[in-house]
Amino acid sequence: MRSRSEEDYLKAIYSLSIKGSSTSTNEIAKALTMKASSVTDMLKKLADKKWVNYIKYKGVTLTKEGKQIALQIIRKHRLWETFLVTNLNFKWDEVHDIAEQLEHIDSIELINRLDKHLGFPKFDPHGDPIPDKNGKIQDLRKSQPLSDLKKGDKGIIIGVVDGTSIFLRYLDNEGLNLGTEIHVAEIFDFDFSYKLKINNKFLTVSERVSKNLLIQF
Amino acid sequence: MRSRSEEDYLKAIYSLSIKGSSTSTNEIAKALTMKASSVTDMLKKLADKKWVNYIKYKGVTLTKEGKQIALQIIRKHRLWETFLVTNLNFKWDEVHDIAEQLEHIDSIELINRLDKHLGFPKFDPHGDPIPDKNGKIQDLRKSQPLSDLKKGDKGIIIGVVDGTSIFLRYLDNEGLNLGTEIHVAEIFDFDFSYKLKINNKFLTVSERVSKNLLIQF
DNA sequence: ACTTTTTTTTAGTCTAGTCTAAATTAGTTT
DNA sequence: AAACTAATTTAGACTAGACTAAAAAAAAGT
Ligand SMILES: [Mn+2]
Ligand SMILES: [Mn+2]
Ligand SMILES: [Mn+2]
Ligand SMILES: [Mn+2]
Repeated sequence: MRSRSEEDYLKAIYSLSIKGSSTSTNEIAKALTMKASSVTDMLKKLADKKWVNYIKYKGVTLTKEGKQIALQIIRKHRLWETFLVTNLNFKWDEVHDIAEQLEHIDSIELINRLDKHLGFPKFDPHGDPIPDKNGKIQDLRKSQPLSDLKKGDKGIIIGVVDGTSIFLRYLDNEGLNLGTEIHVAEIFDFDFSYKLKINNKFLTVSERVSKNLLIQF
Repeated sequence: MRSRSEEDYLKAIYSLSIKGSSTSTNEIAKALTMKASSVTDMLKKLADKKWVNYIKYKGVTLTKEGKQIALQIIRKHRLWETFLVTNLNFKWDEVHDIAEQLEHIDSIELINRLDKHLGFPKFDPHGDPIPDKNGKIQDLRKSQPLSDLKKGDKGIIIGVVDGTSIFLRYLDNEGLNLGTEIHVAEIFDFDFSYKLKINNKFLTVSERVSKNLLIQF
């Protein structure tokens, strides 16, 4: 059996490994708001269970099995988020903490039935792809941050980089939802803010925002 | 915050206290399949938190607050069971273990929305009443075990005493579902088995079964 | 190449929650 | 009332998962 702690570590290592294969003790500690010494302890335990490849001072990677577990936890997290938003009418900024708990419920049957109940969704409320029961993520969509677009470019919002509720509420407030089509009307050299045209209305967003909005291309 | 363990203890004490106000260390140990010494330790902790009244060697009762917590856990357990059966098509004998985990998810908003989503059900799949958000159980139905009925009595099955999956599957198999109307055609003195008439068909059940089937009156 | 800084690990401590074995208290029987 | 038995508590130990402080290794700066 796996503890909640172990699962959270594996998930963190997976997420951190997406850019750059190996992950450092400090990065994991930061991601989980723990001390580096606690992480070292856990890495040894995870290595004993063959879920990570760990070499002292050299960082850590997931084994095939560890990666598979991480993907199952992420699958559960995203399916539960989808359930909360589509069936229980939560807003997309309210679901993360609850899913953080629900993702540890231990029942494969439960999650497969939930998946079916939801109609086998491919993306969660934040636009993140949901792994299937075999851990496959087949997100064929390509995206780039808004900050990579040039004046005159068009695109559709399909995701966010920063998933904090404060950012998500800002987006709600400004009408920047997933699926919204945007058109880059102007980029101000001065502060790299973006003037967008959305349904014939204009909206200016900061550089910070432009880096956290993912646009399909 | 409350741990999963603490919640399971409070729930067990509540259930055991239904018949006879005070509960013994040994009873709790048996209910949770733990050792009596572990129970003693936990009772001290629960007493420190003012959730139980505990006097050495004298048994334990829930405080008002402890009872309220227990009722909230039971509410969550029964609502989740209802969700699993009515929305995810689980059978009534498959849901207990999953609900045993889900009942510890910490979010009042979640459970209230789930309640609403399910249409504020009053009973769970096993016929047990679901406490409302204030912990009130208003089960006006009166029931008695089938074993209390006499020859010629009629009634409707509204619950079970024993909720183990083996018993529940037996009931499924014999068509003894909640809501089924039964008629006591015969009681055999020999072994106290009951011959029932159900939709003009006859079915004989053992004394053991008769003690675990609750009939409305 | 040596020094300083940063990262990582080790050593030792703490708490929650469990256990076994021994001691104590309560209840029952003679 | 004493003796036995059953229930309960205490004492001591263990594990998981966290922490702090100190030591060691790696990386960066001169
Ligand atoms: Mn989590
Ligand atoms: Mn998400
Ligand atoms: Mn439980
Ligand atoms: Mn039930």
